[in-house]
Amino acid sequence: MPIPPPDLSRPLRLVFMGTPDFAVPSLQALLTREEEVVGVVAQPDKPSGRHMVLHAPPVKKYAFAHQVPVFQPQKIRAAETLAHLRDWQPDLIVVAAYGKILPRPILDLPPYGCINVHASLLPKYRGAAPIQWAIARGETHSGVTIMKMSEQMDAGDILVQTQVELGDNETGGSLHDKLAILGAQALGEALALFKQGKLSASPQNEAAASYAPMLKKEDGQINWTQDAVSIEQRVRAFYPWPSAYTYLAGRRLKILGAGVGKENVFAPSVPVAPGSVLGIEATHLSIATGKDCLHISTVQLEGKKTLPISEFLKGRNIVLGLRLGI
RNA sequence: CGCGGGGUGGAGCAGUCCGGUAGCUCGCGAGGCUCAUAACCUCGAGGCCCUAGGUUCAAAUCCUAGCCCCGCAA
Repeated sequence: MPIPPPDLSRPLRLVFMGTPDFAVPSLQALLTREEEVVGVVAQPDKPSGRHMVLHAPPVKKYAFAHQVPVFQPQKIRAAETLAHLRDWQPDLIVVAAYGKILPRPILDLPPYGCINVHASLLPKYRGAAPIQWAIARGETHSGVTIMKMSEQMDAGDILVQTQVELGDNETGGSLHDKLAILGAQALGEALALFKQGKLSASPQNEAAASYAPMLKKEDGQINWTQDAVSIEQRVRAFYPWPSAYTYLAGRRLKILGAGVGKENVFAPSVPVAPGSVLGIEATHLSIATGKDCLHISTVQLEGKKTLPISEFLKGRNIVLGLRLGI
């Protein structure tokens, strides 16, 4: 259904809520428009990095650099948080990867509600890690959706949606960067349409909804009984974080680059345990899986640097038949 | 002081516990073999063993301090 345009006699008062890198281009897009960004909400600084030093989230840094007031509530549901937002008197709140579920009072606060930038083609891949799961599950397309926020996670009416084709070498990192930009563009488009009175909202098809749960590090552990195609998809999806990994003699080995080998290098009559080294080549290590084999091309052993397999093999005694994953 | 691994010719590693001529797999150079080769053989060059102190007749190795790289965790 069409959404009536706002009062055009003044710029919109906007509050932006976001935390990580993904949200930065969207904030940037808002700042380059004529609207007035009266405040930015980001998650609190957290200890991170190798020495657990307190670090500001990227959105906070960006907002600081552009002289926009930043608010970092400890509790999104606290009364003071709502009061603070109310003081800013936003016409509309724009959310991009903020990282917390917004409670009803906040959703109802701005006259025009809250809109969200989501990195999937909703209703598919609702949830925290839509970018990575789209690749891990072998989708041919992904995209971004600008939606009106509702209490149910990522279930609000769709305002603008942009699709993108996934490349054969698409990784979680590359798609993240693309969709961050695309999301910012779609956001700008949505705002422009809104001001022209041409924005319309269409409900999501609940029957087609699917979910992309938050990534856990264990999601990266390779199950060698899976088929090589699926494993390769995970290698790409989880690059650069949390990375697909296996074990080499008890030490964690990240698989950062791989391909699928269709060759049948062993006799079908001789069963080879998934995870076994089937071939040692100049450009890759061929590993048995549930179906076909995985050609590992780039690895990183825990504590060591990322290396192409050719370099990795020079200092190590990798033999045919060696089992990975144990 | 969050936990842990590491810095050794151009690359990747061993040697460090138990001080005593610095080694392996490659790469590089020259030559040979071959119809041919990212194949094979021979020879060769290339190292302030991260830095600064200390211990010792003697330190890559032991002690102290520092710098840098990386994994976990977040």
